[in-house]
Amino acid sequence: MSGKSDPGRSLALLWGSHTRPGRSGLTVRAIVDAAIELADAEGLEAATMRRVADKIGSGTMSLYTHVPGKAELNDLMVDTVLGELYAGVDDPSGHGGWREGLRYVAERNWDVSLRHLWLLDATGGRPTLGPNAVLKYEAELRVLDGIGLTDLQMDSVLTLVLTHVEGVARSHAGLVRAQRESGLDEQEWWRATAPVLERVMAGHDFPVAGRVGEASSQVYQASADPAHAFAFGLDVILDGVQRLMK
Amino acid sequence: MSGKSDPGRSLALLWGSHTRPGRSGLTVRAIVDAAIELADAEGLEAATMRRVADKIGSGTMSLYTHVPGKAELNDLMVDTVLGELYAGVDDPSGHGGWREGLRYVAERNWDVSLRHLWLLDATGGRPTLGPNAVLKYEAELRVLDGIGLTDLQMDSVLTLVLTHVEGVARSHAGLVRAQRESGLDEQEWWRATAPVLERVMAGHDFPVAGRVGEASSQVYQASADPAHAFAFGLDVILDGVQRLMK
DNA sequence: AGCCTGTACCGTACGACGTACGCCAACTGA
DNA sequence: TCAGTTGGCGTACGTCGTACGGTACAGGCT
Repeated sequence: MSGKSDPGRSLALLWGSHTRPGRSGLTVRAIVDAAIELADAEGLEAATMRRVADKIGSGTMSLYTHVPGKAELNDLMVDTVLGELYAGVDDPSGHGGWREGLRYVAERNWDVSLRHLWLLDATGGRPTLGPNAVLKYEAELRVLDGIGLTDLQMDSVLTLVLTHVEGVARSHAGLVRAQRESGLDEQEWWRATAPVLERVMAGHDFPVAGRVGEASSQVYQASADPAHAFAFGLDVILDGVQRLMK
Repeated sequence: MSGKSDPGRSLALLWGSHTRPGRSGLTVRAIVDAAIELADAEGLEAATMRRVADKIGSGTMSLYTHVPGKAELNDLMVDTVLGELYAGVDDPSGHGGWREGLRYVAERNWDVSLRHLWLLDATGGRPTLGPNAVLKYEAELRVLDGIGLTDLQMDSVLTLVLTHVEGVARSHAGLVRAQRESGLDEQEWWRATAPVLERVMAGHDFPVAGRVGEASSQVYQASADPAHAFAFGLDVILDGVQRLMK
């Protein structure tokens, strides 16, 4: 979701000062903060140019004086929120060995994704490469530096862990959104769905799916449990990474 | 992205006949196929109600006779495309042991995601539970049945593998979309970005990120290589799963 | 002090989107 | 034959991002 066509323009905005006010006191920082607040409260689709402008008391089109367009505003929102991740560039690598470090990285990314459910909707496409994104990359790589992996392996392992976290976090965000939009929580939805599904599946035979689905939905009380998937997958992945090491 | 509020209605549509024509020959099947063609060619956002209707030569609002709304059309598109995955319910489990079977499952899911880059944009939220989705679940679980895992572990392992594939496929789809929208391919984009990034990062010091990023982008000729991430991650995950088995 | 020019601000308008509503015409059953 | 039902669809509403052009303020010049 990087800027539509001018990487230079986007990068300059990302790395520039966001606090220099215009005639009416309007700053990039204020615009981005307002957009983040809206997205936190009502989802990314609530952070429209009109609503952001209303929130800070300016005309809609005034935003375009400070930000080239919606795509660049999204990039700014993302980079801003990535700043919440770590206390410093040595934060993750100061938590023990690579295993504890990777776990810490995964948990911090998971936390931020839960706090800002819109985050993963705003990424995808080319990476954002703002200051906080670059710092994140450096901080996370330091966990894997000097433990006997090649540079390529370091990048691959980190990507694997982050991909896992992103996947389960997206799944979690999807369920929360579905609940908000339908007004039905997970249990209510399943109670409404299960009997219809049973009726419609009559005649077909899905023995393993029936048994396993039953067991899972009994335990999770839901159609899926992202928190469990996060923990289970992370353990398996860390075990697999161990084998690369020796 | 399940139907907005009536699970029963959505399920009935998903499992019903899609070939019963109305007065003008319009069928659900034709609507869904047209939408899929548009999304394949130009992305999910091109599959609007107006354009789908134009494509099949009907009025826009006629679609609503056969489909309750956009969300349900998306569900139908997803379930239809999931039908491409396997030749039959015993296809994946007929490919050797659990390891080969899981690999086959991952590769088929990866293939379908590449063929329909919009697929992952159309999922998320509660699962779709159409006939092909249920058949997929059964077929994939059979790979893991009877090898000493609990029902919960079977579900967790499958979810882990599918989450990984989904993550890397989404990353790939994002890059393709970015290329289409910006008109710049990966190399051109990096050539335009790198010097600006270097200038803007002057003064900061990111030694590990610099070294690893350099190495990776040299090898991949891009900011990321989803195909490599797919293969690398799958190997690590399968190794990790092995340890559950012992 | 007066003016000039660049630019911050923003009102209006355009072409997209999903879809509610209501009309018409073609079928169906009596 | 006629009434009732239902498929098809034209129009219109409220949303979106943003192009365009006008207004008015700030800072640098004489």
